[in-house]
Amino acid sequence: MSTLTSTPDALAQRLADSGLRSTPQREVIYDVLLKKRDHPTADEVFARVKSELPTISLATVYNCLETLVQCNLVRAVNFERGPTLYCPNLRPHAHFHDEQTGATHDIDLPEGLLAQVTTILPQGYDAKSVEIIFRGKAQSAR
Amino acid sequence: MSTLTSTPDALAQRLADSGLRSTPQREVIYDVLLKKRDHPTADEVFARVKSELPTISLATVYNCLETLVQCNLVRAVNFERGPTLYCPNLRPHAHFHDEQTGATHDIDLPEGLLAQVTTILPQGYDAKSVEIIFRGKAQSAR
DNA sequence: CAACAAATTGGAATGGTTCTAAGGTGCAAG
DNA sequence: CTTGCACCTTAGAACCATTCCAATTTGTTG
Ligand SMILES: [Mn+2]
Ligand SMILES: [Mn+2]
Ligand SMILES: [Zn+2]
Ligand SMILES: [Zn+2]
Repeated sequence: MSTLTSTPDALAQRLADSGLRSTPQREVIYDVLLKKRDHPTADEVFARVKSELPTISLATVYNCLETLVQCNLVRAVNFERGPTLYCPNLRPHAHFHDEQTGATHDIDLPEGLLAQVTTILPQGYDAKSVEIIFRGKAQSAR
Repeated sequence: MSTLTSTPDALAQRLADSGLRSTPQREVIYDVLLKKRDHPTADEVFARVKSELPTISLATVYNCLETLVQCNLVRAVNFERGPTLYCPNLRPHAHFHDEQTGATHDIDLPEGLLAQVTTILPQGYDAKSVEIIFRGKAQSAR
């Protein structure tokens, strides 16, 4: 099982690996992210999760999302100072931020691109991660 | 005079071009950014500017920085949800965020790299800007 | 100078996120 | 079992960078 697969079942495993418990809140939040693979804010996740867990609190949504990020099941994405977006796509990808619609699109990276981009770093720079963000206009699907 | 040069004198010109006034606040703030070419926050700029303009307000610092960004004399840079950083380097460059020290380093881009990265976009995506962010550890200058 | 627009100012408001303190939950040792 | 204890969730307060607002100041134009 590679680190790139995302299934609801992967969750219990990853949590256990980190010595954390599987809870209804964590499961439902992860399910919600996998079901509609867009880039919701914590508030948006809160709204979607409420139908399943009507008494969940916003603090718990933040806590669980943070846990999922720590377990490497979800990526946190930021544009300028906007609210953090949560992305369950674990493949190496860039983000395209559509300035008209506010939508965020995943752009898969060709094999080797990150390695190549990293070669621009002068000696002495040791990058643990590289992030690529595009901003512009995306053609709407017709 | 290319768009890549940064001189105090360029400011009056750019402001005029946009129908804006040259003010002491705007001049001193721009000078402060050019003098120490790091990536200060608005608060940091506020602190540096106060010695020259003791009565300046933080709101004005925000207003002026925003004006400089609109005039393309300064770039605003964000890491996660941290305070916005202001960068007077107008050459195409990436940012390296040193996670140990919190320092931000400019990484000049080789000719053609942005064009090449942009080729990963599928048809229908029209990027107006590309941003590259590295995170990791940078060797301290010894 | 008068009129008006542009810019600055201090302080209040905003909004996403984090913190805090109080309960709840569930495995584990006895 | 059942008690202990760590983990987790919860509501609401606090935080803090930034924006907004209304009042004043500054500068330009007629
Ligand atoms: Mn947007
Ligand atoms: Mn940092
Ligand atoms: Zn994504
Ligand atoms: Zn820079």
